[in-house]
Amino acid sequence: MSENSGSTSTNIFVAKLSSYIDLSIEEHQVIEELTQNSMAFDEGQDIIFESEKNSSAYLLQSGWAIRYKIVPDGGRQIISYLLPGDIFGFRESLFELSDDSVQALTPVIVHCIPAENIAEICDSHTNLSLAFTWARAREQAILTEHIVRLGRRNAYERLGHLLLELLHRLQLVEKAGNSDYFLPLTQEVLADTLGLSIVHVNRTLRKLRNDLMIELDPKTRRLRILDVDALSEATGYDQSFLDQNEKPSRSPQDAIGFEEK
Amino acid sequence: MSENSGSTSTNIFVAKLSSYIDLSIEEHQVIEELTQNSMAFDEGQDIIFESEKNSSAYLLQSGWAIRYKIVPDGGRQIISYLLPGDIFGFRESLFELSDDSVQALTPVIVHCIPAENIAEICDSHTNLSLAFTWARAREQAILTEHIVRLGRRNAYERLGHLLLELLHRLQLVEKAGNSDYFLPLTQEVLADTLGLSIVHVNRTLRKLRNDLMIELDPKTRRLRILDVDALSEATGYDQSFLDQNEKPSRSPQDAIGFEEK
DNA sequence: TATCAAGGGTAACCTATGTAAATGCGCTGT
DNA sequence: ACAGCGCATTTACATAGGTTACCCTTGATA
Repeated sequence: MSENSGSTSTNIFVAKLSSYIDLSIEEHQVIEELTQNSMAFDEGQDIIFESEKNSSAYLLQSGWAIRYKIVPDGGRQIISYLLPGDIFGFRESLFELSDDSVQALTPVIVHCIPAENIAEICDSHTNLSLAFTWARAREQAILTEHIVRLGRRNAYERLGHLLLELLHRLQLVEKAGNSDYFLPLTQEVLADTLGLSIVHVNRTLRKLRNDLMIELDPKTRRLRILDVDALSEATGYDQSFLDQNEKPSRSPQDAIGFEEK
Repeated sequence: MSENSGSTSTNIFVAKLSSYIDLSIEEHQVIEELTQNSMAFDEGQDIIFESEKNSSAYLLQSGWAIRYKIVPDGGRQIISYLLPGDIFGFRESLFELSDDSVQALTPVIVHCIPAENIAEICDSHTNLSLAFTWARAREQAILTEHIVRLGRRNAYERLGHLLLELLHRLQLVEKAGNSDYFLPLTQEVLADTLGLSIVHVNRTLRKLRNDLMIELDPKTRRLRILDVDALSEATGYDQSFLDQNEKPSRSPQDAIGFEEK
């Protein structure tokens, strides 16, 4: 872990938020300031270990990370993926609830917003508060989908469904092409995500390849989904749970989104 | 669904919150007011159907409900249980994310807090805002545990683990004895929660009975866990994810819970 | 009293997925 | 060039859990 100064002019968070909220110039600046200090982690390093009673928020600038939990028998369950542009960690919970950890899957750069600053930022900038709210709601939607995936789908559907979700999420931050992206996951990671064994992930991946659903180059780790519609159909994938349609106006009432049906 | 006037003097929400937050007298009163209007639902009725773009919050006064999702092939996955004292629905998401539904499992009484009132209440009453924050964090911890349960445990462990979680959550609101409670769930509901078939739930339940882990009277629907420690051990249950230890002071800084290690 | 539906229980059989073990390939370090 | 490691791949075999089908009890309704 080292200190850097991040100075990208086209900020990924500004870009992401702007797609659904009209940010004021001042809010732009706040975000730019927040992302000045960055921390780098190497592949395999823990960013947060068992929650550490740390309720700071983190902005993931680049790289992939996972939130995971270890079970008594030593197994690992991956709870969720953190991709560029994601906010995480802001438990805001004063209590020690879940004790999960966050680990870098690739080299990663994050910006930390100390817990004591969060309340202040939210109070003074409606739209940034909205951003947190939205991030939480989105995270919950993703967790919900993961539960459905684990509870009600077979291996083939689980894998295809996950690959589609990742494609879709990466596209939202311009990290994926029309149907392909860089997938830095070993089969072991996939297994720990989907509640399967490594061997069965391998089998299922082969089947997806044989069915001409995907192409995966083990060298470059580039994944291509050959027929998004067919795979969506086959795995029951419905991308609407990630959609974020309308740009709401900036007035608080409308922001709650109650009036208009 | 009918309108009633709820007028319990010992309010379940006051009781629940008081156990970990020092409420002001004024806050007591706000809660009492919020819980004046109540709505009743019968077993099987939908309380929220596919999110309905409704971001109101609901307080569950009495009864059991489930949050669930239907998959394309007609199957149902139950995402979470809502028990007396729980807050739900406050998506606060202006976007249509997850489209899950909430349904009453028993006759249920809820109090509704319209979306347009939530912001106002949170602004003027720090501790009530805290209550929402806490409810969200808790819900996420429960979802996380559910993911681990589905991904990394076998049928026996899943069932035992769930029964322990319910015991624990009910105890927190005085709805369970030391080791027994009223369990209004059919085997079908259990199956849809745990990603199992009905038949296998039946088999597994029998096994738990044979192992003298539980007693379940199908007439009264009373469940007794005969040896909580043994069952916890056998199913990898660790109740800490639900614990809510210290009463934080009421000042905002402390509320974030950052300073004290 | 007869009927019906919902839920629990059980048995026979089938299959998706797990486990164990061995092979190969492509890195990295020496 | 070689050893060694991480990861993907494949085969053979074992088993947890799914499917189908049927019966029983109970309680509601006619």
